[in-house]
Amino acid sequence: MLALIDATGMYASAEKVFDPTIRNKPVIVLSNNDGCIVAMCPIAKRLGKELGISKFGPYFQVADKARKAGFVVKSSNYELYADISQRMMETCESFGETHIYSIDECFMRFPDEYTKDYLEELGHDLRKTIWRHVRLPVGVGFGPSLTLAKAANHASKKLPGATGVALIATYNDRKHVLSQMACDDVWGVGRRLAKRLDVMGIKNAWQLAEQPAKKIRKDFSILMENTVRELKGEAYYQWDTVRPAKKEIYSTRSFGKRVTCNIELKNALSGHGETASRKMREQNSLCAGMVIFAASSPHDNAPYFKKSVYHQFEVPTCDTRIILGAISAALPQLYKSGTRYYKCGVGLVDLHDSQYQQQDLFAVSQDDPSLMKMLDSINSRYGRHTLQFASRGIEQKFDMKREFLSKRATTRWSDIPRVMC
DNA sequence: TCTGGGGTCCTAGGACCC
DNA sequence: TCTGGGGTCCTAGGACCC
Repeated sequence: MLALIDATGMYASAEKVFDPTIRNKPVIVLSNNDGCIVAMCPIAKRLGKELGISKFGPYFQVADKARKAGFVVKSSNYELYADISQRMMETCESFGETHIYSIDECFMRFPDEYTKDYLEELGHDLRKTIWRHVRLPVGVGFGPSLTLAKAANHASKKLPGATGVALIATYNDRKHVLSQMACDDVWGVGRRLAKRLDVMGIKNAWQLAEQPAKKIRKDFSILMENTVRELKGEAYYQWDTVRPAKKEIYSTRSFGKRVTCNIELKNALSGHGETASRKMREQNSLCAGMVIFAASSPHDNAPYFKKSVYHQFEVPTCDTRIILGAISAALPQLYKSGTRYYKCGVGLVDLHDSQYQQQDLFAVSQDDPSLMKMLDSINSRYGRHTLQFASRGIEQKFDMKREFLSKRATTRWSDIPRVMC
């Protein structure tokens, strides 16, 4: 039996952990550069529904409304969320085998001998313990496949009479939960696909689960086919304590303010090149191709500009120097004087295992693995920017706009909460 | 004053090669 | 006289997730 434990409105709930004064207020958290709303606590969700404030909407459009309604607004405080997340995951680990899926979700696996009643009790125990240890509200869902565990998790919060714990063990459980679940609430089905399903007469998750998998593959894609199999109770997605290696690694970001200068564009792209290479080395991969792109904003009052360049490496590489060299070479194709750049990024694609052998006998790798290893170990020990490449620029100009940042209560001595006596 | 996230995987289609 | 395949690489964009 598999389970999914996830925090409710993770970022917003995490903001409340060290600040009990906002615990009973509607809290929302903004994305990088304070652009969009990315998290809402349950109180904010309820209130937001009446006011038309919802997740992923641009913040500036609702800022006035939110202020008047007494919303507490926070910028993303990733340092804090990462620590809160770690505490949550550690608590889960004390209950059994875990697989961390994202910052606020973890899958767990329990022996088949556990009875329904016992699992249910265990779920409540998990919730209580996480609240006691971390002050984070979570939902717990059990199911025979990852997708069904997700569905049960959804039911644990959304179904009438929900208690924070739900279980799909029998055919009837499955039917009960899925028939009350919209297609776009199924893991892997978004708004667009749900619309197409609707046209075909498939109105809820139970009807989707009843479709022949082969037919769904023909009408949609292999991903949808997998989803249908999982909904039927076949554990199609494997339990993986080790994350499968990524096939592509991107680093992209919008600028705090528009960029018009080619040096700044180069600095930003180089920074992305560094970040993506570091992540690639973390998973022991080499890349054979790279996508470099830069774009203006589609919302600006000017012709939209977007350009991407594909670079193929002679020999697959994981050496930051080679990657930055290719970025420099691509710059003239990306930079157009007068363009107000809004966003740029680098993607390392066509990733291979580091053992990957090159077919071309005449091309020799220029990588210096020991140099990269040294670089990574120094930066890992002393902080990410201890050693960096000059092409990224000397000043750190691309700091995010974070106007509503809370204290870094877990990562800065000066921000540690004080208890007044 | 100005403001619209970031990451990954998949697929359709065009260009090109033999 | 008229017609014609299959593979690879790249681009662009769709779709999903959190």
